Amino acid sequence: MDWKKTLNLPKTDFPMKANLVQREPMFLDFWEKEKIYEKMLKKRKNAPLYILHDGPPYANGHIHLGTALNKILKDIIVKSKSMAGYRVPFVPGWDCHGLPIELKVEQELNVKRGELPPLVIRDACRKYAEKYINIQKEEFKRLGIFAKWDSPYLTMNFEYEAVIAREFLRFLESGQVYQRKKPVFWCPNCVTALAEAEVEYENHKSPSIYVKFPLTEETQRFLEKTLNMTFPKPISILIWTTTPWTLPANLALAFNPEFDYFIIKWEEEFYIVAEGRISALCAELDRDLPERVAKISPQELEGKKAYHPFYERESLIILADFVTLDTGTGIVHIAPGHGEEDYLIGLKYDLEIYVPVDQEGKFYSDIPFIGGLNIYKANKVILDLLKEKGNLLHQDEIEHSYPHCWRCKKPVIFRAEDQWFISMDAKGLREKALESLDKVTFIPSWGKNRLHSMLEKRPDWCISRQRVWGVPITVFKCANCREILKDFKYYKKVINLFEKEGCDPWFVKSSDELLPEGTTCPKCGGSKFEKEKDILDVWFDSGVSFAGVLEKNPELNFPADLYLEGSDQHRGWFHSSLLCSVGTRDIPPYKGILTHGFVVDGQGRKMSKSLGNVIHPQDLIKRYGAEIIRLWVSAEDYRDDIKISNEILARLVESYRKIRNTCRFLIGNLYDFDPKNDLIPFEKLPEFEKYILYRLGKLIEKVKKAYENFDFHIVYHEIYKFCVIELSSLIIDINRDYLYCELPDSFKRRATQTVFYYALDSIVKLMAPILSFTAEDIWQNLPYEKEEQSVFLTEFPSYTFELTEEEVKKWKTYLELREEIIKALEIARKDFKIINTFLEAEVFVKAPQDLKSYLENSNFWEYFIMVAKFELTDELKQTSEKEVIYNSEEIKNLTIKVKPTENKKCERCWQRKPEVGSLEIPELCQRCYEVVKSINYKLTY
RNA sequence: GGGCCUAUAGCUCAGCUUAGGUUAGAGCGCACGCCUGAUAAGCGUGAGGUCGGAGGUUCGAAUCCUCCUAGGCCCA
Repeated sequence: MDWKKTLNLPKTDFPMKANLVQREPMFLDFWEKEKIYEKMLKKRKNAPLYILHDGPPYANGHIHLGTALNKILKDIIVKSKSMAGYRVPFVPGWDCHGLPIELKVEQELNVKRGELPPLVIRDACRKYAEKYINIQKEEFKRLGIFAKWDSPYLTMNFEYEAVIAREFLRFLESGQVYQRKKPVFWCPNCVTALAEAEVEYENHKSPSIYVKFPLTEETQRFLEKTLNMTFPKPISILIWTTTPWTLPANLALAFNPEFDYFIIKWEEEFYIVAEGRISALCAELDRDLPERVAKISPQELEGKKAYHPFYERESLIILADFVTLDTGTGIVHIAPGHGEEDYLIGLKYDLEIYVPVDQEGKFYSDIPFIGGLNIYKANKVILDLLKEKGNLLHQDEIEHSYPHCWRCKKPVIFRAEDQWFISMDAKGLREKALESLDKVTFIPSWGKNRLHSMLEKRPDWCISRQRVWGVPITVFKCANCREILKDFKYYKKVINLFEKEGCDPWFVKSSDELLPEGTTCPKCGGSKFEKEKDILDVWFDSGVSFAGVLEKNPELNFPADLYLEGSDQHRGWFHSSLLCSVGTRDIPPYKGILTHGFVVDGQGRKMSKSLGNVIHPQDLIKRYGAEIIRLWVSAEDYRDDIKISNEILARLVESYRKIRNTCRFLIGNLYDFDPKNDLIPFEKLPEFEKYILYRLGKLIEKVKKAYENFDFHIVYHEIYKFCVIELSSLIIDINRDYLYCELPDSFKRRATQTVFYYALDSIVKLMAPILSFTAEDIWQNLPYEKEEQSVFLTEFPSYTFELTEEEVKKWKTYLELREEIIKALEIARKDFKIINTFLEAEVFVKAPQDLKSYLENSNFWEYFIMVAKFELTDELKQTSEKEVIYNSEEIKNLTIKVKPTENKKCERCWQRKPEVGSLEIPELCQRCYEVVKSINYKLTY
């Protein structure tokens, strides 16, 4: 007789092997065709809103693991918030304007800046962005991301472009925008500003000179007084420079407040230099060590003055942290119009942003000695002047890395040009922004500190870009009196036009056409106006997304509940969005900020082509499926850097299989279970089943809380552990006998199935935000009637299965005892080889008084550890070689004896029972005999 | 060079801030064994850590303080 046929073995079509790579697209189709995300929203149309606002990725190139990670985290939030009962409309976005695309397009068209009319470039840029938006959209969808893919927001949409301009005008109107010179890379040959990306570093020969700035008489007297010394000659501050032509623009000399400075004496001349540079200077100038005449502190010199080396004016002594001891003299010549650091420190000391050099690199004609000369010719004249004045200490040449124009390959210069700024302080923007941070929840909490310190220190926001692929800075200036038109009434026409046609017209129409008819200057009455040529920084584009998306879309809401981006966005989008919102609305655009780290390799190093450690999501999808990427995202703690390696992936694949297989077992054993009829109420369940459900209740609680706190790695770990311990190793292993051998409709089997039902129902829902494909796969394979068409239309389980405190404690003890007994069994099996399976063993336990009550129920323990016989006894003696006695190490005075049973094996259930051999069917035990008879009975009638 | 962050078994994470206290936990992987009625599955046992390093505070520190090292993000 083949007793196997009489068993209730699992039945399911749910495959063990997921075949994710092939099958994932099936679920994507299902979600799309059945409009599952739309149904999710519709179903919760009266639910509270939860707004996760998408930070727009740049519409350039394919997605990488970082962007995948970001969108998957967002997706987990969209799905988990939704399943927690919120309405979560998620509108994805793309950042479309900006230099990288414009450069790429110029490259593709093989043209340089300005060679084609703006509209031609803009049109090509728009097409380029469109192309990558479509590519990225498909790549995001492939990851199983739910979003309103058919109505994303694009910063190049006409309406959005109008919003950008409108928001800029709010700043302009409220007096927070101004124009000022600021140094930018400038190519005198191409007569244009360059962005950093347009600059190439090449070796270049420059003069290397040491220049004397004699102290003013007043400063010298001051020093003599403080030092209580007199000097026979003027003392000079010594500086080093490789750009003599910037000396005419010199306005200051910067000391580092941390360094020590000395007056030194060389050949009867006195110089001030940093102590840390003295020996290096000697080597470089080929001089003997000087006499150190006196030590001076830079703080005392701050605000004092020296004479310009060849002009009749003074240069201010200031302090700056950026002065180093790497090169030079420890004192830096400052020309605020010709250097970034010079400019910033110049602002601090209120120096003029002085630029004596014109757009073609020539000194303006009114500059003494060198007017009209280009800077390189001027270099020579300046050297002569310095020599003539006796202020050139040393002259040499140096070859160093120097920025060159990518277009003409000639050296570029730093030169201040008029730029537009948003003022941090004119209307208290900085102050308001800082204060508003208190209203924002930061995850992790240090994000607040980080944003705070950035806002505190940042200079005014330079929003000008000298480019065409972007939204113009919509400003009209009176051609007569230079007055800027600030009132919005002058721009209404422009905004209306932008809404209909985008901002192309700005580049081709005249100001007459763009302004309302008959506009006159409110100051001088003039009627001619100039329009601004610069475009806006793209950070402004995305920074106003709250206005372009949250406020415009009636389905959404301002402010958002959450912005979620990488930690680099503290300086990026979090920052610009805050300024844009606080500057115009007085409140932050978000209630919460969540940041994640960066994807790094197994050793924690960043991914780079040169290290050869780059992993592409596309490859992972081909190899493992998107599901494994999703699992990876959830398993790692994103607050830190997120590591990925082959080993990590291998572990994930294994744990994926474990989760999948556990669910498969549950499905397979519920094939004849109808929750409507067969479910047994919690109170009526046997205590073990109750205990597992109690643990399930705890799991549900923990997982829901973890989702709420955005602790997704806890979700993963908890679900996984539950599958491994409570399910696979406990109830599945222990109750398998009930499932297979008892009558299909028996209480014991239904009780087990009840636990399985609750477990499966809960796990499939709890895992859905992360393992979306698999959850849907399981959902579609549920052997009983589904409550919804898709798992995503359900809510998280809210079962509570309570045990009393004593019961919980009892189960803790049971499990500890079980572990000890199993240890003894393992020794009997592995070391003494007296048994092969625990079913063959008889167990005798001697226990300390306080544990006895837990061990009295022999039937329970025979079942719970699956042995042939269990007995609690006061006397344990070894009576044969085939017995093993084990003294527990963990539990004092617990002794366990294991010996092989002499009972025969029931051929149906494989248990060793004393009655086997003595019944009507000698191969069976009592239980199986009855079951088989009962089945026969049913078969007969 | 500056700001912020991270560092616990081969891997992923607990524990650390919200009171510093017995032999630092989990799961996986690995090794060994069992099963063959979840089978390209399942079960059991075991070996793995000077808690990045060095100081300090304390009777006592993975946990508090300082410095250093490595790595990450953002600046310069």
